[in-house]
Amino acid sequence: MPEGHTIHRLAGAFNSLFAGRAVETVSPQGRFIAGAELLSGRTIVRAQAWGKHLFVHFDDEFSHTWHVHLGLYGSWTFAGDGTIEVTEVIGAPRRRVSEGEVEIAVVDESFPPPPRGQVRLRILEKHAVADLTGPTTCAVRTVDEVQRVIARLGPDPLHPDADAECFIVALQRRRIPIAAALMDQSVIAGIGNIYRAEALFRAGVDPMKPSNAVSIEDAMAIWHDLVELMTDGVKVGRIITTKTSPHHSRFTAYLSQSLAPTGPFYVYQRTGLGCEVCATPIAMTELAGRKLYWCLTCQSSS
DNA sequence: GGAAAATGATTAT
DNA sequence: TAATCCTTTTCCG
Repeated sequence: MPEGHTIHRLAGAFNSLFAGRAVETVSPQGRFIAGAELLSGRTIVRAQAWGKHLFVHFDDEFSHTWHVHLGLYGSWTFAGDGTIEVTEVIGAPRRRVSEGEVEIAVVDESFPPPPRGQVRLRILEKHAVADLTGPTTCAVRTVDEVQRVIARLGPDPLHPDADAECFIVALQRRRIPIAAALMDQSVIAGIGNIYRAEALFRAGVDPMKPSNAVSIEDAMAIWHDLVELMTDGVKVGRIITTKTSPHHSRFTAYLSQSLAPTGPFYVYQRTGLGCEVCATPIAMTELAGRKLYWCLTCQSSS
């Protein structure tokens, strides 16, 4: 269950573990046998993230780029034989990667460990394994196809050279609620249900406000806040939005005298609980099939 | 042991 | 708006 930060973290893990190495690939589950055969024995050149899409470029990458989208519940499990040096945590038993945690576990039993669950693709290298389960997209692409996928995506706050203007313009072109616009990957890539709710709260913006009615200042504030939040998300491997203070002036009085919230979120999955800022019960509604959380007081229009 | 939910997105009606 | 795909985990009886 990933948002953009998870995928960027994943790309980093792939680059440090597999870049420049030949790998064997198999589909234990049997649903990606053709793809696994196409990739097996090839060298991984590099991995790249754009929004929630992961691209692993195999040699040769003109026709062999592996495209993965985790969807709502895709996940990765990594395991190492204990001999490799990685910057990631090396810890306890091998465990499932869900909330962006990329951990290399030292396996005391055998290496490689048997695949657990419905493993669509296993990538095997001498000292490390990566197992993929439950992806919504898992396909081998040509360069052209990769370009077509990327062309449909808006700027990604995690890219150093991302075009914030592009995001602003896209917002001004729609009148759907800003909360819906933030989930549109062609407007901004990598935002999911948590980041959108939290960013809107931190900016003090009413989620139902039409996208094109949000001020440029607020839109820019949201962009820059997302750059910060997501960069931190990549670093720590999970989303925490309560560690730093919202910049919105609405919160100033509160911030000078209060304690930091204990949970990781201000509004996400906090329906009915008191707002950390004003104690108003957090509201929840369904918007385009996803749950939307917000504070009626802190995020009221006008 | 079964239902529901989950950090998603596309396709059909 | 609804149905659909993909899978695991959590909660409830």
